[in-house]
Amino acid sequence: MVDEYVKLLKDNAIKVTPQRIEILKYLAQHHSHPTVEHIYADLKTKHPSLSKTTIYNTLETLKQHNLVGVLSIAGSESHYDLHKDVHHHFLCTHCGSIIDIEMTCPNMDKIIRGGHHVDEVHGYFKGVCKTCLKTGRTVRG
Amino acid sequence: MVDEYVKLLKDNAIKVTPQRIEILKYLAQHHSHPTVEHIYADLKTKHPSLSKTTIYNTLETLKQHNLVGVLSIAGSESHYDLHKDVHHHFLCTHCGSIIDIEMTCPNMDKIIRGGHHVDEVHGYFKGVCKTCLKTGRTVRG
DNA sequence: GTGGCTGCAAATCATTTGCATATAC
DNA sequence: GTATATGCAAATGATTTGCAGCCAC
Repeated sequence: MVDEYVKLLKDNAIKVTPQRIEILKYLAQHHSHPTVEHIYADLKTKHPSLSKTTIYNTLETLKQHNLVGVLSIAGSESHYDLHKDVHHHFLCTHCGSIIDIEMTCPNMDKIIRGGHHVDEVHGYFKGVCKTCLKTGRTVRG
Repeated sequence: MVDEYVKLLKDNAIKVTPQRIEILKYLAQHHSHPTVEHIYADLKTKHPSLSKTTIYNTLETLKQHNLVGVLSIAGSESHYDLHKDVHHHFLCTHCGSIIDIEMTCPNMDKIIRGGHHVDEVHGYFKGVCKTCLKTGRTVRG
């Protein structure tokens, strides 16, 4: 199972280290769009020597290889997710969860027609999610 | 000309102060999506006693009354603009300018159909703007 | 008059940087 | 063996907070 991450790193000419494997595995198993703090808190127990600096470094490296995406949708912290396909995000201002939104926008090419070269597209939506509307829960789930 | 801003503040039951008028006027005259730093630097010369705290407070107040929009598109600083109509933004990673994008997305209601309640929509696009593509300029304009 | 506003200084918090040690290849 | 990664501590930079004096109403 670790082989998968080793391969991903090698394919991208990124040196394989235990820390990078752990972080990659964490991202693959948690689709909650974690922050550095989340990753650190969760991995710290099993890997006490892991530092936040390494998490920052690793995420930056993965980002540059287009393996992870960075979200600036909530507050002052960056959220991360494994880059599979392009998708957008909904932030519930009630429970704080970030939900993936699969959506394409056919008008997008207007921008390209406007003459700009587009590298990244981020669709951020904010409101109250379906679950909160129904249950009125206030704790992140 | 100041009357316009006084009216806007009064209409929203916001106390009228010289600082608020100045900041509002600044936003009306500068569509460059300024940061707090930009506003501070530009207004400081004419109004030396103005503090960043007041700019933060004022922008927060205006935001709560839906008079300004906040952008988290570039780096670690927030950018602000007067809230006229809903529009999106393009960040040129070459010259750093933020360009308004007028665009509607007909698929948007998919999210609402998904059951979420949407309050805010932010479309962030990043790439190289038309001008930079043509001239290869590197300085913000 | 009084509650809200201003502005200074200090605090906070995410992120970055410098650097000595450790490790992948 | 060497270039790169790790991790600690200190630095940075945007934003927030505490608070005393001031001003709009």
